[in-house]
Amino acid sequence: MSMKKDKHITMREAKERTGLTSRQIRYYDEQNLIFPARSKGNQRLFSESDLQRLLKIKKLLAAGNSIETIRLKMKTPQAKEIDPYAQLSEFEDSINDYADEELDSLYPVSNRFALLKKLTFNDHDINDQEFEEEN
DNA sequence: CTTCTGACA
DNA sequence: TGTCAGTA
Repeated sequence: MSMKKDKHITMREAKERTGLTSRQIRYYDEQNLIFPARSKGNQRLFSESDLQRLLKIKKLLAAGNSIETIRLKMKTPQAKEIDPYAQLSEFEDSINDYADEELDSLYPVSNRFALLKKLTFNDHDINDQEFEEEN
């Protein structure tokens, strides 16, 4: 049974889906942040994970991270499959990424990461308040 | 017409 | 990073 078909993504689609310029994408490739395959004509063939990485890179870059920092932070796709902790680390990163978003109400639980972090963050504050009220 | 590499106001 | 050149 085949998994998801690794449909080759062209540079054009990569640009459209990431909002990055071809110049930026090639530069990130040159910096070994992504590892797209190549066609016989030396054309870059991006995978779905490459697109995800590009979006991640765009986000980290906008957050003020350097290329070097991002390279260390994201490791290689290979390491993610082998190292179990890489996945946990990735999950923690996801929490930090999404938890910064505002959370007005607890009802629209569309952002579970924000909710999770908000709960863990206010945990001691809530206890302090309850402690004060009880005394 | 689009992508690729190398180079540079 | 943008962009121009010269290919493929």
